[in-house]
Amino acid sequence: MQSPRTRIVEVLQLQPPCAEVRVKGWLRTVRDSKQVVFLELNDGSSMGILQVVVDPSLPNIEDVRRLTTGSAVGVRGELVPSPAKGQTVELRATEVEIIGRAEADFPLQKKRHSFEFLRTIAHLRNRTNTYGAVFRVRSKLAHAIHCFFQDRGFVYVHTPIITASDAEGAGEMFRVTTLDPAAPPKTPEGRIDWDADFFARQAYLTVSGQLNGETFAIGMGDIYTFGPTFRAENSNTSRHVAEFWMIEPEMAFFDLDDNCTLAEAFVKHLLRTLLEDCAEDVAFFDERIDKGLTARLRHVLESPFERMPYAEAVKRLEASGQSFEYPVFFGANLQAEHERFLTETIIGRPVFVTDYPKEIKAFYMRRNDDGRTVAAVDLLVPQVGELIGGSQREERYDVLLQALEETGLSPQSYAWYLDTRRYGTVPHAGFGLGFERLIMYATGMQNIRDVIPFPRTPRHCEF
RNA sequence: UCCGGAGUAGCUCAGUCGGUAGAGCAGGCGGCUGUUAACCGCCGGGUCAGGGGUUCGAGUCCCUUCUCCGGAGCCA
Repeated sequence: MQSPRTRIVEVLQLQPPCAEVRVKGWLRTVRDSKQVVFLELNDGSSMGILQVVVDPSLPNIEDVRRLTTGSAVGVRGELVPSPAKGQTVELRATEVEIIGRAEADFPLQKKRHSFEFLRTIAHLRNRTNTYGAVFRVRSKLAHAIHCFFQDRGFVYVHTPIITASDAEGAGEMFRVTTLDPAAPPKTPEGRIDWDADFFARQAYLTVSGQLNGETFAIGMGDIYTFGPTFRAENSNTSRHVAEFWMIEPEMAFFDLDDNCTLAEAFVKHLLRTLLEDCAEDVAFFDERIDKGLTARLRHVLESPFERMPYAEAVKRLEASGQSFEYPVFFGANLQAEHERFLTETIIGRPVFVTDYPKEIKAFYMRRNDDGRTVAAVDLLVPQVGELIGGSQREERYDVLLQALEETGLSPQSYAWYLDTRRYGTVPHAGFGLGFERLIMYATGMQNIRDVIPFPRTPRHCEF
């Protein structure tokens, strides 16, 4: 059994003096002189660094002197008030155990590295202040998401990662197969014989758990999914990865209005948790990554979210006199520049844009009585643009079937989905939130590759 | 995928007019100091992204390939 340790985040809360404190962690730096050696220790439990003071009388002092940045050590000693500036307490070591020395070519230095470089050492970058903070925030927010839904009686549904549905137009899919790519079995006509594949049909990684989620909402009431999602798009941007996490709640007996109300409460719950439980990390982001972050998050937390139909949003954008790279008109997809101008300049706070033209939205969204729009909603927030996309779902069998056919999808493939509209269909609605986009918003980090531990992007699947 | 920018030591970068490859940090050795991005001295460290071309001579100019970054599209 290993000797016990106290996490540094807790040690820094203690009132010195405290005898027999034991910590373990990794060295950020070593400063040595004849009379005394200083170690700075971090263990990932917080941003905090514990200064360890080592007296030359320790038996292994020569080895301690030669410790390198990145080395793992355990220290036993007395926590005392620090006589010098820079820290309030320090650990006077009575024993320093060298657990794992970092070799001389340890790539992290006591200076600023580019995020670009740190991405190439994703297995080590969690030892830096920024990434440590990012992944602590990520963990807290994941927990907060579960708390929000569980507290409201939602059921957490594990929707499948492997799927046979040919998407809903949500992008390119990764194929899942056990066939030998060099010599796949062929049909008499010379095509690949998918009947011989593992699932006896073509299979893919999921692009969304929504359709499966809907079937559970129609039966279990309020549900949510929270899991990985895959897109094989050749997207090379700071906002796209091939593997990411999504949260998709789905609520029975809900309309678009109810959907917005829940989404607003959801976002505010997450921001409140962030500001309360990750105060130190948020302060770091505010100071080092994105000045004004805290104020922006507080502003959103305290503002009632606006609700506005797409038609009105288009009118307001047209009337603004602002010139855009892409023109605004009814029927056009709102571009990122439009979304941001709307929420930042015209409204000045988050806004739900609702009721989009049916041509630019997915087949499962509920047709409005006007015949030309669907009950869709996007939540736009300052600085980021779209954070949430959702809709009231089409619960009428005939209308859904027609929408499916108009989209060119085969009703046979969606027979199970259509069934829910034949057996006790109900009005229902839901939305999707990209977890990494949320973390970017919460931390001010500009690149999605820096908020997921091991990002998968085109040509990148290391680690 | 399209447009733009970039690629020089382990990292961050400089490199003039085309003329023997540089600094800081990191590493090793030594010194010094209750230090704190510690400091001082010495030392090791390079396929200048790859290939081709122009030239007496290319990190530098030209062509090309690759990679990365940013923006766009797609979207979350």
